[in-house]
Amino acid sequence: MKRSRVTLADVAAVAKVDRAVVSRVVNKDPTLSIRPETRERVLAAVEELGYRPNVAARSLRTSRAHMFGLFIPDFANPVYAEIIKGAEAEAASQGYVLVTGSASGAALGDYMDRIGQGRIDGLLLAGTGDESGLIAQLDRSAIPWLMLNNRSRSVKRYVILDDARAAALAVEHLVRLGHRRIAHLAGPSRADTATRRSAGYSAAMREAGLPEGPIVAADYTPAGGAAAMARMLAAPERPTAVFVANVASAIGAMEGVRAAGLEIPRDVSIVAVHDLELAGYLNPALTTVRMPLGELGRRGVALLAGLKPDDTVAEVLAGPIELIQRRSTAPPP
Amino acid sequence: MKRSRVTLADVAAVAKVDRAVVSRVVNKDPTLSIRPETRERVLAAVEELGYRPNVAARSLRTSRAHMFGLFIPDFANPVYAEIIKGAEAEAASQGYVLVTGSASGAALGDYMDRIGQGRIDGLLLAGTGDESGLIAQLDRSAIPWLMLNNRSRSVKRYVILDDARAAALAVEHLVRLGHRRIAHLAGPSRADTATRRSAGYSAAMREAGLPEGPIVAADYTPAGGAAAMARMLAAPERPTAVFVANVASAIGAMEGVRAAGLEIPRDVSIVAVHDLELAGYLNPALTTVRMPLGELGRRGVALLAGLKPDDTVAEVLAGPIELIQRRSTAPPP
DNA sequence: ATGTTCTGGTCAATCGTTTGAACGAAAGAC
DNA sequence: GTCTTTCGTTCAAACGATTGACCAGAACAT
Repeated sequence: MKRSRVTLADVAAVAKVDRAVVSRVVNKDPTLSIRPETRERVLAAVEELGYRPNVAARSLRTSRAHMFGLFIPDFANPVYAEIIKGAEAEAASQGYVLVTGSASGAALGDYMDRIGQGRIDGLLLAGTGDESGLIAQLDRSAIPWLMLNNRSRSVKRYVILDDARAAALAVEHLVRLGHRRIAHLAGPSRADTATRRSAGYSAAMREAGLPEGPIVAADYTPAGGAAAMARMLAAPERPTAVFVANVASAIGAMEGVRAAGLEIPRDVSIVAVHDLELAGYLNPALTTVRMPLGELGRRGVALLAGLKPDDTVAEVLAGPIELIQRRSTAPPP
Repeated sequence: MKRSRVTLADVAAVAKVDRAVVSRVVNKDPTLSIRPETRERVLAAVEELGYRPNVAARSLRTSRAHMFGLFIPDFANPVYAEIIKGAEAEAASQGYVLVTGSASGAALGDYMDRIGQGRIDGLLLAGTGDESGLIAQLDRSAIPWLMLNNRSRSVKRYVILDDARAAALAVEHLVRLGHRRIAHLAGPSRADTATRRSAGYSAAMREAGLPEGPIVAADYTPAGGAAAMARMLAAPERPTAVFVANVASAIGAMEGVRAAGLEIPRDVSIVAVHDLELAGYLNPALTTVRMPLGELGRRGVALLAGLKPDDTVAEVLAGPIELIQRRSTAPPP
């Protein structure tokens, strides 16, 4: 039984009050003074008719949509799943709906056009951003936005994690095991996280008094990791351990090690950034650095909720970063 | 420079025409007859001011939001990533925005309340549905909806894949390799896909004249798969091959085999449903059955776009289902 | 008795777009 | 020259909710 939609007026008629009263009751307007008996009548009518406010009308009037957008480059990357979950939870607790979309580059602009004006109250951009064009578009659109895990060259509007510290944790772990030739399988140079992790690697190596091993960049994908590892192992002086910038590329990197006829961790130790359930089930189980990705999503939404279009935000999220030791790291041969 | 929002009236003023003309030009109304010169003037004004229609006003008037919803149980399951991608692409090509949310059980109802009335034009429900309550809610809400990869007991509104055929492909592959004791690591019994794959397994075994090996159910997660495999290998008559209902549980199942001191594929062959890039990078690389998940998402949106609230849909998507042979299957010992 | 404050509401304008209807001017029919 | 069409455009009424302003009656103070 599909009843035609119920409006404020319908409820008002049943409850025998003005629409205004219904609206104020539904929204718990504190300035409303009302007899308890009347309020009951209104709530009963709402219940009886199954009234749900029409979002379009409401947001036309209030110019707030109670919806946030989140863009990620690719749903297939499970790292984003955690960010999404955190963001969704926080949005829900603030009464917002989160719309997550995947798009990058030019497609982002199209997406924004389809989103249109007034549909979302704020935007989160996660992941590698080829943003130049989009940011200009956003700045004219009067909606607050924020980059997640990524910084914009032009504007201070971001929340990031302490990637340098994550890298240090990984490198220190390898050093403690006795490794001295520690290579770095970095992320794509356009990704801000990659730069920060590489910087962290360099700093930690310097700190330990070790020379930087070979550094090879790769996309955050298994295929990228495999190819990069192949190149890395072809070099004359083979590393005994590799710090991989991302778990997805690490999965490929592990295959790259096997393809070279070597064994993990006997010949080469591997440690990667980002923990996933999956990491524990790889063969061998992958040692990782866990980052508070869910918290990142949460915090992004929380900030967005209180952000003015012109505010600046530059936050390094202080959350637990810890090494999860599994079986892919061991002392050098 | 954040300009306050631009409305039709602003554009109309600049172009020196009525708002109605601007609206009709923007929407390419075919009933409008207009001097080319005037149209030019309007388009120029739109461009100059950067006008974007206000979605709230538009959908209040037209009662269409140009937005679809898609619910999945969990973003962490990469199988859904493909469905989302397909659905998003199709939605985009029809000028719709897709809002993907994860929620299950009671949370789904809350989510629907936050979505409100009039925000979305249709809803796709993917994955294991504990839906009883939600479906009642949906049926009163006058919005068309559809289940993806999953059937509802009560209403004929679904698109599914040919899971029986996928199971048959997997089993036939094992039979061809010479296996006779083929076990089945099934999905959770509440999942419709699990039931269909199990049925396909049984039929294929009967077809091959083989007795059904042990059947153990597990959640579609690595942890579930590992536990189930442990139980399965504890049985007296060990299978030489296992057909796993889902790639996520297969990852755990592989670890379960190793934990039992056995080797894949020497002692046990493994084949699972759903291909992922990841599967090729496991150790050993996992043999899978590829299903057209992207197509499923695509088709779901396409159907939704032309669906009336009361239409019924019951479609088994005919798409390419193929076995991807890798290294986790081999002849029995 | 008169003025003031409070209680419990009602009125009506407004948000920005869409769209059926109307309308003045020009063109064509007879 | 008048009548009907057609063209190009304008008018104005919705859509459904929000919210500042207003108001009738009761209660209270002086």
